[in-house]
Amino acid sequence: MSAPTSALSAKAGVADGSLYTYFKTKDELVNVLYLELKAEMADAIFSDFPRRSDIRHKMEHVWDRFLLWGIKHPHQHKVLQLILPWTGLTQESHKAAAAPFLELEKMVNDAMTQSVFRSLPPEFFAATVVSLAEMTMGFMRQDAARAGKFRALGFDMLWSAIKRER
Amino acid sequence: MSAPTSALSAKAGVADGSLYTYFKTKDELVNVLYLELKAEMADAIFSDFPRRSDIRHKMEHVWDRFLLWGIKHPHQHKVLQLILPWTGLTQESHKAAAAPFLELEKMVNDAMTQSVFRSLPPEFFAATVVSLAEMTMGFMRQDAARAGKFRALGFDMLWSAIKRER
Amino acid sequence: MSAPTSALSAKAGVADGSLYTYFKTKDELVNVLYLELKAEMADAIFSDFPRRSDIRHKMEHVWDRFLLWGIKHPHQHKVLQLILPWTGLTQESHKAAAAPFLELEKMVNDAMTQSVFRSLPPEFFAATVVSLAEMTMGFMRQDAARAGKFRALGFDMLWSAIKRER
Amino acid sequence: MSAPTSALSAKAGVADGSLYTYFKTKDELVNVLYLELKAEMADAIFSDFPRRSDIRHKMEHVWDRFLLWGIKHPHQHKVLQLILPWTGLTQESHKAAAAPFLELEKMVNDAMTQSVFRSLPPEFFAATVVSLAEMTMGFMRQDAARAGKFRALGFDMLWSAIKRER
DNA sequence: GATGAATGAGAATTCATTCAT
DNA sequence: TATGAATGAATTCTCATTCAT
Repeated sequence: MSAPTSALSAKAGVADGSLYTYFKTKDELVNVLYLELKAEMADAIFSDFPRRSDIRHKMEHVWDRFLLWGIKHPHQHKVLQLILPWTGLTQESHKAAAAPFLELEKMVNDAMTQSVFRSLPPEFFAATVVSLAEMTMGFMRQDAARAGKFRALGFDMLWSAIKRER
Repeated sequence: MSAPTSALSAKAGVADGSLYTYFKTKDELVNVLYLELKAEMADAIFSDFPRRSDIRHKMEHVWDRFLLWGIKHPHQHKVLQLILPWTGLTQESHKAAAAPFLELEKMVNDAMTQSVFRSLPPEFFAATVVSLAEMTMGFMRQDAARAGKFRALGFDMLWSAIKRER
Repeated sequence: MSAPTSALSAKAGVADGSLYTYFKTKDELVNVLYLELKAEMADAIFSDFPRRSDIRHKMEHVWDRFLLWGIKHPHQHKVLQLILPWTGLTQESHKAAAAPFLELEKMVNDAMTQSVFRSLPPEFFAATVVSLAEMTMGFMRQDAARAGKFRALGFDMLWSAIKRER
Repeated sequence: MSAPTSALSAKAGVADGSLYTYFKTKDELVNVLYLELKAEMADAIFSDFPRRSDIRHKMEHVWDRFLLWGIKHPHQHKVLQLILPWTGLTQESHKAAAAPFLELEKMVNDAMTQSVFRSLPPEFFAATVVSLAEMTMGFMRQDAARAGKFRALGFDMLWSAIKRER
């Protein structure tokens, strides 16, 4: 894989063998790393969360912060992308990684109940946001000059996709 | 990587060294495989293409056929997913892989000109379709009983995302 | 080794498998090739051999022709150099390769008997000539401008080495 | 080549992968090995070097020690022979390998200036010594009973070849 | 605990040789 | 007989993991 443990220990500033003082296997290390990155991401997204604003502004906040985090931390973001298709990620990790996003899930559920959002399975909703965001990030990175434009376009599409048609 | 050449040759039913009768390196093999899979996918999508129908039906045809192909050929689809992040994919491969989709691109451009679709960079449009489709496929595979539902939901979201608001 | 059979068949203008119509193994092929090259070399050396001249001129003829052949046929010479350390060369090959040089051996023996040459085992004498010649050829090839000088210097040294001291 | 890394690691008594703890590639390993062997050889040659004796004795010392080293360390000598035609030997290695022989070069140059030796390019001189010595060693090894005789004969020829004719 | 040299099971690739045509 | 695609053992190199210090 494109991430030998020797590279990981070097980046972490510890000796090759030391990783195995903290983690039994590389898989365990990757699972933990995954959780950390998701937590960092959640922090970035939910700091200054506009709890008083309407749902559209809340969603836009989430969108903007997510993209911003990905752009400002390209390395972390790439690592996360690299980890995701990893078959060694446990079910527990996936669940634990979802925990910091519970508030978001509740907000979305409410919006569905109030018929502001289209009615969708929560995971399906989340996956939609993530996939459009990842896609948009790719374009922002490739063409920094139009980054703002892509961010806006992406959100417009997302909003149209999820909001309930009148 | 999760695809040693020994596994590839085994799956292809040939000896280890035989791959190198056909391809100079593993990278070349992967590039060729990528093109083949994309071509197969394009075939599946554009057979019976309803050229006389309106744009919505055309898009829905593309959507349905894409998802159907992914579901009917899970192995090929997974391989394609595995190949995509591969850094050894050449620029030529990417271009060649896009060729069979030119008709689609033209259709989309026309729809934008006629203000049926939101105005978007063509690649951004394409990436949106693909990312939502991949995401939807994941759910269809995980929960076959609701596959039809996910397919419909996914398309509704896509259509809302791309069509021009009145 | 730096000479895969596929390269050999390509250079010979036959198909890969055809070599094995003519030779049972690569070793056999190499042994035959060795004999051919040595024979070609002998031809080059003994054409126009000045049988009437004195021993010094005869030796000089051999020296000059050997070096000239090596310089004019760098490819053949290199192949011969490549073959020589080959462990697969049979004793028979070595003997057969020496056959065309019998006349030379006799001449040298006579010169020893007549006390023109230092008394040496014949193979030792031959090896001396060859080793000095190969060495000289290396310099001639590396510095074509001084090739003639090296050839002359080399022969002077050889002559001093082998002739009997007064 | 006749020296797979697996054989090297076996002979060194370490595991296959361990070579790559010390050397980045096989080429690097070979270059280092080359330098070591040349250094060992130089040590053998220049220990007890008779700096007070005349030039003939000095040359004879060099000759004897060189042959003796080759005979006493047939394995090292064979490896050196094997390495020499190797194309992966760097220019730096060649230069570094020549360094321990600087004293010898000076001695030879002086002898040329004082018209004791024939006037020759230094590398040509060195190559002459080496090629005659290697040749002689071959005979000594093949026929141990006459080893002393070959050694003497070889040196006589060398001396005749290099000394200036009166 | 922490280290990093050493390990050895793979991975990609080469090449002498075979065999159906 | 001649072909050349197919073979698989051998080769160089990588990397997750171990263990003596």
